[in-house]
Amino acid sequence: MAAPKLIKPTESELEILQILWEKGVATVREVHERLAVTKDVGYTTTLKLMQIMNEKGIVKRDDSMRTHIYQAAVNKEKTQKHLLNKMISTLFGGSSTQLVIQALGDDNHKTSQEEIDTIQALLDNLKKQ
Amino acid sequence: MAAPKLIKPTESELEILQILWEKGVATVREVHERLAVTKDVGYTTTLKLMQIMNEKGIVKRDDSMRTHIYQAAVNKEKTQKHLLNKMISTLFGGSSTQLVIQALGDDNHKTSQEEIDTIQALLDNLKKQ
DNA sequence: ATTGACTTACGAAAATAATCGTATATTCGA
DNA sequence: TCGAATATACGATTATTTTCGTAAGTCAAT
Repeated sequence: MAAPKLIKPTESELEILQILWEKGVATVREVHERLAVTKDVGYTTTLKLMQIMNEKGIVKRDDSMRTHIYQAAVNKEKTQKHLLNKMISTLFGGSSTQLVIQALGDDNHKTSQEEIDTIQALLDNLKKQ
Repeated sequence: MAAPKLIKPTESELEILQILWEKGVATVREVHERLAVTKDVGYTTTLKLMQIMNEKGIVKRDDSMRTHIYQAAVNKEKTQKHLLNKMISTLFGGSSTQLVIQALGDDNHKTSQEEIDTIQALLDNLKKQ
């Protein structure tokens, strides 16, 4: 089979990917304005990052117009799963349960009633199999 | 209250931390030989990394003897939690539930009955609060 | 005492990531 | 038409991380 493409976005690239995943498509300015809410960074920095991501194949762009339109070129769930599995094996001794316990048992983070229900439903489903 | 210490080990530092967490204490050579199993890296590289980690306060060492003895200076669970939270925010839009769903709903990984029970008990506990 | 195997210290190169300034082109109102 | 606003391209700098060569000290066996 073909070699699976290595997905290893940097921290900054992940921030951009998140925005693209949510918006579907976006211009550099749109991405940048979103980033600027929580981060103090120049416009050309965002531009450059997205250009690099394009070269790497992490994003695609339509440059048929003056203002380019970007979209993610890597699948969100695949990328999440890939990085999650890496973390599970390198930080949690391969036990996803340990990771889940850490994620849910976080004192700082309040897991809402609704979220708990969602997860319980998921677990019930797993049990039935 | 005092500012909480920022724990941000690099990728290489994490590899070393894992070994120290598991072994409790270790010499540079012991850590290096473990790393060398999966990684092609020079001895002085490992040494330097551990020296830097010592400067950063990530590890402690007993240098009263010629061969220094190292141990982790950061708590394993705290570090896991910290990195997990980072991942939740940069990869799962801040939703730990999404992360849990990905972790549990992994086709490749079989979550055992026992693990499911463990998590359900945890959720029940959360509900009661 | 000499040698060889180990050890740490340390500087600095190499690799990677992030940042931004400047140039240049395009668009759109006034 | 002119100029301000806005766009991309791209080189270059800065910061961070990883890597390793070399020096110098220690130790043990001969």
